[in-house]
Amino acid sequence: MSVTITDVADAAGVSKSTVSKVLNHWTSISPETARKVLDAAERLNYIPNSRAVSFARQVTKNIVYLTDFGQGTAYSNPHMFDIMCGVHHELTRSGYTMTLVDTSEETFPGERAIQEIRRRSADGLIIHGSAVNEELAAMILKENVPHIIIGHPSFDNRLCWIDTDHTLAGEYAAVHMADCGYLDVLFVAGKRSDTISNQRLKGFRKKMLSLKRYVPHHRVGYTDATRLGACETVLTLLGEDALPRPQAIVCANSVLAAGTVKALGELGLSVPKDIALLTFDTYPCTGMLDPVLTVIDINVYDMGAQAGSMMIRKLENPDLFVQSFTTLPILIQGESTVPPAQ
Amino acid sequence: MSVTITDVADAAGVSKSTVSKVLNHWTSISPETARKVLDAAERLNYIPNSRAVSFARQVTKNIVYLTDFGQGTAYSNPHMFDIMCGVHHELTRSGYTMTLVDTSEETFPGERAIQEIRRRSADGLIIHGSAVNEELAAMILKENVPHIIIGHPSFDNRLCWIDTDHTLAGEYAAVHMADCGYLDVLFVAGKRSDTISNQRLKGFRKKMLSLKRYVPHHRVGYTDATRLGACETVLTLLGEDALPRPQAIVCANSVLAAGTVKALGELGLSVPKDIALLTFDTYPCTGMLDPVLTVIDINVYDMGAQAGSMMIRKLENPDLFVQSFTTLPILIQGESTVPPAQ
DNA sequence: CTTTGTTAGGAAACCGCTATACCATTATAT
DNA sequence: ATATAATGGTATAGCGGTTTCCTAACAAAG
Repeated sequence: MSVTITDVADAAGVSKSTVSKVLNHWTSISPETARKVLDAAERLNYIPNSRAVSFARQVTKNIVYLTDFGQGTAYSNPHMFDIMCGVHHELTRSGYTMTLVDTSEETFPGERAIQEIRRRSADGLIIHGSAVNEELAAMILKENVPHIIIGHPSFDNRLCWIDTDHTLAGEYAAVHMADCGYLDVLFVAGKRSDTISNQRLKGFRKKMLSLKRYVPHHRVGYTDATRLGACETVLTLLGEDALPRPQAIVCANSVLAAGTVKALGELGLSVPKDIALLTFDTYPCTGMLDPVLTVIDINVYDMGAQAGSMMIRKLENPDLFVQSFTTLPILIQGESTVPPAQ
Repeated sequence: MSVTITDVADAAGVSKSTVSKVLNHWTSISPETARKVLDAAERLNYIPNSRAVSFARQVTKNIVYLTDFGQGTAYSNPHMFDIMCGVHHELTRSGYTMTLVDTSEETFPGERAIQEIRRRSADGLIIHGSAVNEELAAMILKENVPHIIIGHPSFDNRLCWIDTDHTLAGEYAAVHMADCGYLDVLFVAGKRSDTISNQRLKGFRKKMLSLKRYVPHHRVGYTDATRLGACETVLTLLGEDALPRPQAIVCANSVLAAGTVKALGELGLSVPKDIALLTFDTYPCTGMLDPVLTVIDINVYDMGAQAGSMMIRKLENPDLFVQSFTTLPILIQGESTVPPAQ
């Protein structure tokens, strides 16, 4: 059996209360008694039972992290893990505990979430990814649970969230292109208009415009959001005929970039000599392709960490309402664009 | 405040004990009383406080998962997340809870692990990755903690572990090559001999031999375990001169494969027409390269799940001693080798 | 020398739930 | 009819801590 506070008390020849006081508040304790208790605790290798503590104190310092693991989703979304690590690190640092709840097999993640919160008397809820839907939102708001959602939920503006600003990332792309002296740029984006990919396009367009580089209609390639879709689109747009070849391509995400690389290979175009290439998000692949791709990335670990510390601030100050694009994009220079001459 | 068992008891007009019985054992309870209790519980939306329950029952059903997150390591090791998901899923399925402990900032992970186990009165310990070292091993054995290590620890054979058999994966590679009719194969491996990479080489060699395809010394390229190292090695080995070009290359891991792809590109060799390529582990990149690489992979999610269920079996049967290569390699056919004609 | 204040430490209630012991009933066996 | 057993339910003692309240003991003040 493990050693309890009573064992320590007996060993030190004092009462439980005294041990507890020494180990916590230090109110009205003589140095000698403290010594005795500390010695006994040390000797017995006493570790307080955290369940008993949180039970007695009626606080849990526990946060439920709700996400949709899928079945081994790192391949499809390597960000999930990094974000989770960031959250976990920050929570742990402040003495909180994190309980993972996977919603991938839940029909009603909201119900499940509330249930977990209540069951564990958790202090709050951090949600990431596809776990968030209308049902969940309704539950959260109804039960008034302190929460932070990682990723901007579009369907309810009473929710608290943080996210990265994909539009801003798009602007960064425009700036980098302009800096590098690429005036005529093709943007490859997915067809659906409600995607991250298109927020990037929006930002790119806006910034290009303000830089007096209007992006004409024929310099945006809308494609199936697959590698082969992008490949085909690029082959068509840069094929034999018509338009002069752009100086550079911006791909709205890594998958499209992979397809674009394939297409450029087939066209016999060398990157960045014949044509430059910029994309978003560091996937393991972007550093392993030849050439290594230049990307506009975000520090997702940091985003998770921010969500964690935001949660803690919210618990200290329940009225705190958070909706912000906290995480800034960063440029990671690779070999696929020529960096601007200093 | 949240609703307690006393509230339910009051509402149903019975004692706490009765409520507890109805909600758990159902021993000696009349149908009418059960109804009353169930109704009250339903009406009040009662959810038992899990901390109180596990405290009273003196069981935790909690497993500590010890790993080294690093700072956002999915990029360097996308397997970590999948393994963790597998473990989590399996534990959750059996009503266990998983507590994440990150050792990346610990000097003595062993001490930390034991502390966490004791603090949370956890039932067992699952360890993955670089978190495991001699100090940790010593602690585990000393304290006799039920444990499963994911990954074969070489320094102590009293530990319980499961792993995938990299040697076997190497054999699979040999078989696939032989099946495809590639007789003359170059193996690109890292220089250090104690690595996974070299277990794969070992298995490859052994199987090739048994297939009567001796791998001569000059058909193994030992390289720096980096992309550029592999690139250089391959350039040298396939460069202008001397030896006839092999029909195929096996790379001991994805990083080496990326370097090899780069080298082949520079040499103007087309894959798989001029030369075939096979590697290990599905990284996001292997599917995004051109051509999509054929790989020998393992289902790491499944490996995690096995670790989880093994843990549970161990708790039911403390004498269970586990050391086994549970997870089988699988071939994922890509475009970089020509599949064997049926 | 009493009164008051301060300090060190202990007794006991409590957190929410489980589980055992126990007490009425009522049914069954002798 | 009495002994015995089963049934349905309650009272209560923990689980391992924290915390409030209380009591000595001693010091300072009047």
